[in-house]
Amino acid sequence: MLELKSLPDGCAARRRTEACDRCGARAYSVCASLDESELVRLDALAERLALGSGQVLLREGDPAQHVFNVTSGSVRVYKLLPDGRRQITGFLYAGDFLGLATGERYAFSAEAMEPGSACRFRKSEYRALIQETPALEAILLERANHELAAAQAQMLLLGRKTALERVASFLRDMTTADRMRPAQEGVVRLPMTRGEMADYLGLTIETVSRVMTRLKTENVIRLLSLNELSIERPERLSALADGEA
Amino acid sequence: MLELKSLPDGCAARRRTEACDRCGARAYSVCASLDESELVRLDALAERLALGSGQVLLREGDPAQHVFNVTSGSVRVYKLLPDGRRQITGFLYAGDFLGLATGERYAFSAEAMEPGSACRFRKSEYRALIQETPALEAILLERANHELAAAQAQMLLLGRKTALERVASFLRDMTTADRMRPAQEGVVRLPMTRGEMADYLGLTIETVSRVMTRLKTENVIRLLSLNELSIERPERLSALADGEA
DNA sequence: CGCAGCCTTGACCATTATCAACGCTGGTGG
DNA sequence: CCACCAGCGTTGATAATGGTCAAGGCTGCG
Repeated sequence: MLELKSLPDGCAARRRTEACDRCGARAYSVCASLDESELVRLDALAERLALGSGQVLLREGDPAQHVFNVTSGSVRVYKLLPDGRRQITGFLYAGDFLGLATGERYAFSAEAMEPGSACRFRKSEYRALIQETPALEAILLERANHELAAAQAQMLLLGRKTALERVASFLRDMTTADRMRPAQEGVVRLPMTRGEMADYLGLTIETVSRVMTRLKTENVIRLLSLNELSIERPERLSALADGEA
Repeated sequence: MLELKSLPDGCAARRRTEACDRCGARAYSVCASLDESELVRLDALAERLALGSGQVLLREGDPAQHVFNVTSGSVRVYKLLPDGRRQITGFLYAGDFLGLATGERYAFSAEAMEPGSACRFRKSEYRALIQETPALEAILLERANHELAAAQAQMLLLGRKTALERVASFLRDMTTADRMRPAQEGVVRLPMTRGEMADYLGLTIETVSRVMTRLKTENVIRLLSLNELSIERPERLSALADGEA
């Protein structure tokens, strides 16, 4: 790796891309912001994981020893109440970070929703690398603030939107969520079940199902399969999402 | 300011504390992490604001030109739907930052809830300072991740808790929220109205009122005045907050 | 082909919102 | 100094949204 700089340009570029891919740097758009040696060090810390469907990445209350980066597939992040009620706080896709929050223990659980892969870093090593890499720290700060804005939008949804508005908001947001696997125009892939949608939107399975049926009846959406739909009237969907109808 | 280092120790310490106070550095616990020259530069960028009750600090959609730090009083942060429904996403107290999220425009509005004060920094200058001050960046990243964890807890509350559980959670959290003005043991100050509590908890004023009455009747809390109450049975309150009853 | 898991639909119910009236409190002006 | 008023909070009656319970249908896999 050390002679990387001295290789012909094309080769360096290729090696660079490989390094990005291996540790997930490309997926999380860090690639462009870091120089060669920083990428190599990041890569050296990465431990690759293959994820089965439903596999647990981390559990609320466990000692927070690792930081993850999703490199393919999708992941659900959630919190539970003692009686089993579940709130999914977010879905992660290729490129998303997980477990960055400081603290002794994880404040949430995370499981793969479909087969995929992730990178794992020991938190202590990762933090040391961050210390020495201001560019990485800046990226993480940017990400954290972006997530915070998304969390606020979700609070508005959970606290003040009707069931119809919630589902419409969710479907609208899904058109842009899965950054690494952009479906064709107007087509949305839903890697989660109705139950997961419900637990994300603060509703029950039945209510989600009823609202989907209604949107279908009103020709706002069309179901291609259970997990794929096309948005027939995007402007109408957006109006519903913002409570303008 | 430049000769600060050469002053006798006692004097430097005093000057340091003053600088902390002026720009809010002491309030946000940044004081201890920055060295003298960094504090002086932070202070030089700060513009002090006096806040009247209800005064608007920033409005959703406005160009995001400033970063704020609350130095006294309390602030509500909220998002609105077109028809006026409001979700308060957080309450800020002395020491809290506001407006750090990157982006062209603010994604939320913020208003003072009572007379107080704040510091304002031009975002461009602030970002430049951050770039040169890794310690400051680390603090902000830490804060952002902490806020993110709080936001996830609030999503669980809004999506899955009953009215009783929400109010109990809120009162429990309030015992530790206002860092700069810790009330005496078991006494909670509520700088917000019932309407603001309702908009924070995703309920109506009436429901909040009814639940408070119920908690009062069951001797879990005791109202000292409209804006101050004592928690008589903290363990019971906590059990209710987590849905263990 | 049959079963398991997920989804949909229907009937009924409960929690919380809505609408309405009344009470308290603090500030102001007669 | 007292009375009135405005704003906020409480309480009650009723309504509606979404939850619960139950039954049946689809689909993919063994």
